[in-house]
This record gives sequence, structure tokens and C-alpha cells, in this order.
Amino acid sequence: MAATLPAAPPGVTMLEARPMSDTPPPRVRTRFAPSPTGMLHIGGARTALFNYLFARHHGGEFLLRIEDTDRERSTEAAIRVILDGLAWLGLETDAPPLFQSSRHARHVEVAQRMLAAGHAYRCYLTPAELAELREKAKAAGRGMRIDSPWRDRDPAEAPAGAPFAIRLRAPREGQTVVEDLVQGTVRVANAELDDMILLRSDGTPTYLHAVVVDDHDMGITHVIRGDDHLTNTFRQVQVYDAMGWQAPRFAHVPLIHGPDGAKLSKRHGAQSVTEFRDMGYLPEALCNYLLRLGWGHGDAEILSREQAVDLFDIDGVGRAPSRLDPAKLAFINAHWLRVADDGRIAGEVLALLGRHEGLLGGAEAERRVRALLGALKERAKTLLDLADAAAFLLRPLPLPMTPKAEALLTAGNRAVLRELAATLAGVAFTPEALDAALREWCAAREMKLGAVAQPLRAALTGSTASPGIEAVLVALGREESLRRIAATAQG
RNA sequence: GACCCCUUCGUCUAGUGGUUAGGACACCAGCCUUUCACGCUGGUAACACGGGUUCGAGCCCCGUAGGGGUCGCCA
Repeated sequence: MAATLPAAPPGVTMLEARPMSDTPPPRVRTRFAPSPTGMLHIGGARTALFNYLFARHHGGEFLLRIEDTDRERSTEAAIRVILDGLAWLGLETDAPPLFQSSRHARHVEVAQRMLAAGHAYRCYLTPAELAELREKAKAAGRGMRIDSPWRDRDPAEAPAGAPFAIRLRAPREGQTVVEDLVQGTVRVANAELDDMILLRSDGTPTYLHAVVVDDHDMGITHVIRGDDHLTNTFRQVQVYDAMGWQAPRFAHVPLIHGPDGAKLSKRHGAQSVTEFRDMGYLPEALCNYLLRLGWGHGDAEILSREQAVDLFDIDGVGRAPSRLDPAKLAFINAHWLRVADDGRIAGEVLALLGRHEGLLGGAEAERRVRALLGALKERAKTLLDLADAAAFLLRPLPLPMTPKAEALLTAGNRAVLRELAATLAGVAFTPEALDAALREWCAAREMKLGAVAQPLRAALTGSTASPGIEAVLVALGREESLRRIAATAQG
């Protein structure tokens, strides 16, 4: 299931394999463009999901681009985390991932073209000069915006051999408008925007520039991304305009905040999909929850992947940021846990339990867990809960008792259990037969069912809460059940 | 600080000028019951505030407040 990690193709990108000129672009092509920082953020996961669903809904394509231009942070392990995360969520792409670092030459080429066309210029500002200009701009109350003197200076005045960055010659008049599919029409005066850097003085492209070139070359029709990119979009649009390229449609999705409304951070606990997976959430549940966070469609709450593809569209995306609600996630997860395939869940639970020392393993362990799985699933919110609740099945004898269970095992109740054991020894171990036998046994003694079921539960499970007692008996089997009763009845 | 965005129950949302403002989670009560869950029934709970426009505003306009985002030769 783990995605294979394709090596960054040296010099060869999927663009060559997919000539744009002779294949008409599909109606819709989206992309998810994470930078490999070592985790797949929950917000990123939602962005990926929206891109995936949008593409699928419209019969288009969903692509992945790894923004690995920051070589320091980009490790193979970090890339693997993203690929594994997407695979776990079931968000398969329609082509191998494109590595932004492989596109360096093209980014440079486009910047050069803009330079040649006069849409960009060489800026020889030094870091010190830059800092000074920023100070002035700040003092003047113009924000942090700076104007490079090299925009209009004669290139001949440039210090020979000095390093230079290539800046966009952005329009100074008028305004730049983004017709955002989520936020509506967003506009800013061009006077508010400074000339963004396309190529750094070391010749590497900036993110803002690379994104535009890549989105264009990849034929991306819809850029669905976090709200935090909204104001950057203006600058990107200016690059599209300068190149005479048609910009894609933009859809800026509000960010996900923590339960307290502040930006999601470490102190809110889990942030990465890996963490949610490790907490026992199912991928379909996380997707369902994430889908409903920031998107709605009437009263629809529980949605399968198929339904999501069917119903999802940008017009259902809200404009306000939303908060992560662990309780609702748990509810959604409980639902998907209940309807999940038993074999799959049993495998997960057994794997979880297998990590603990001293628990029964092997075929008998599997038989017991599978026998009780249906009842266990009803009671669990997460796989971790489920494994906890199933653990008693595999515990060796003497069973640890909760205080409440202990309190139930009075001398009188132990005597009752001894007596019951004799009856149980001769009953067929099926839920129906056991239920009938228990009721009959109680009726004969004018006892309430609960009066015997609770001590029995304590003896069998070490706890006062469990699935139906006859289901527990069946799962344990006659032999083990009698052993447990005998152990507590004597002890 | 400048610019941009946002604002319906605690939370996620439905709602596009006339609704008893709907649903879901959570919470509370009851039912079911051998415990715990599930399930079922019912309940508490919202249009941030102030001005307009209109016969009529949660829906349109303008302010205010609050929240968020962006201002890097990071991505």
C-alpha cells in the first residue's frame, strides 16, 4: 500500500511525457503542492482532499508536486512521509509526483525571458541596503513595501561583477484583481505591491516564481490551497500577466484552527496525519471529518468517498476558518469503525495488541478477538479504544481486576459463580443457548439476571463493563470461561 | 503598522429579502437494558455590535469590534 518513492527524474520531468501542445487539457486539473517539512499537516491533508475531490468530481486529474527547492529541509524521509500519508488517506494521484527542484532550468529560463522582454530587471541591492529601505518604508507607514532603485536605473551603472537578483517589473498603477472561487472578488492596489524577486542573486528561483511557472507548465486549471496564500496570489497573477499566460482559477480555503480558535500548533496536540493514524483513527473517518470542516452540503454528515466525489464542489466551501473538534472526529470515527470490515479491523487490533507483553497470541487469540469484534466495534471510538477493550480476551490468568469488579466478587457471589459454573459446563456455547440457560438459572433461583451477570462479567473480564455476557462467554470459549470462573471463585 | 480575508447554537454547518432560523457533534433528561455502548424520544443553545436600504433583513450597503492571514534573495 505504501507509495513507491520515485527518484527525482534528473532533467526529465513528466512534462515531457505529457506534451501540452498536442493533448487538449482536461477540463479540470488540480494539484497538491506540499513542501517536505517532515510531516503531512492536517490542514495540508484537507487541501489535498479538496483538490482530489474537486478533480474527481469534474472528471479531471489530480497531481502532486513536491516543493523541494529548499534542499536543506527536503529529505527523502520527509518526502516519504507525504507520499505515505496521501496513500493512507486514499488520495491517489494521476501521475508520479513532480519535484520542483527538477525544474530549475525552466524557472531560470522564464525569468530570463521576462528580463529580455523588459518585464523584469536586475536588482543589485545588497542585504544592508535592503534592510535600510525597509526601515524607511516602515517609518513612512507604507508597510514593509520597498522600491528598488534599480527598477529604473541604467544597467550600465551596475557595479561590475556584482551579484544581482531578478525582480519583476510590476505595474505601479491600477489594481490587481483575483476572482477567487471561495473568497469572491479580491482586489488590491498595485501601489501596495512591491517588485517580487523571481531569481535570487545565487540564481535560484523563489517559491512565488516557481509556483507560477510550474502551475502553468503542468496545465493546472484550478489552484485550491490554504487561505494563507491569498495575498501572495496578487504577485503571482502579475507574473502570469507579464508572461501573457492565462492564470488558473484560484480557490483559497480558510485555515483550520485549534479548538481554541488560534492557529493550529504543537500545543493543540496532533497536527500531522501520522499522529491521527497512531491515535487509532481510520483514514475514511479522517477524510469524512476533514471534508465537513469548511465544506457543507445540506444536512450531509456521514459521507463515503464515493458520495464525497459525487457531492463535492467549490461552492460548498465556506469562507470562515474552522476549528478542529476532537469530539466530532471521534463520533465520525466510531461510525466508520462500526461499518468497517471485520477482518481488516481484527488485523489492526491484533497488531496493536501484539505489541504488548504477556498477551495471548496466535490462532486462538485471533479467534477470540474475531468472535467478539462485532460487539466491541459498537463500543469503541478509535482502534486504540477497541484494542483496550479487547485486551482482556488475551490476558493470562490471574486477571487484573478493576476496583469495582473486585468489589463485586464477594464471598456470596463467588459461591454463586461456583454453582453457575456447573451449569455452564453442560450448556452449548452459543449466544442463544447461553442466554436461555442464564435466564432459566436465574428464574429457578428467583434472582435478577443482573445479580449474576455482573459478578460473572467481573470474573470473565476483570471489569464491570463489557459486551453482552453471552457474547463474552462465546468469545472466550467454554474451557477458558470455566477457568476464569474457577480462578476467581477460589481466589 | 500597512494591506487582504472572515464573523449563524460551545463546535461543524444549512440558510442567497418574508423560516416557529434547520441538521450534526457535544451537553442534559427519558426510554431500551445483564454492565458499558449502540439505538430511540425529548430538551437547553446562535444570526458579534451600530447605522442604513426596504413594506419586510441572518441574507443587501456602510461603519465598529473581534478573529485570522500576508507583508523574506522561506516554502
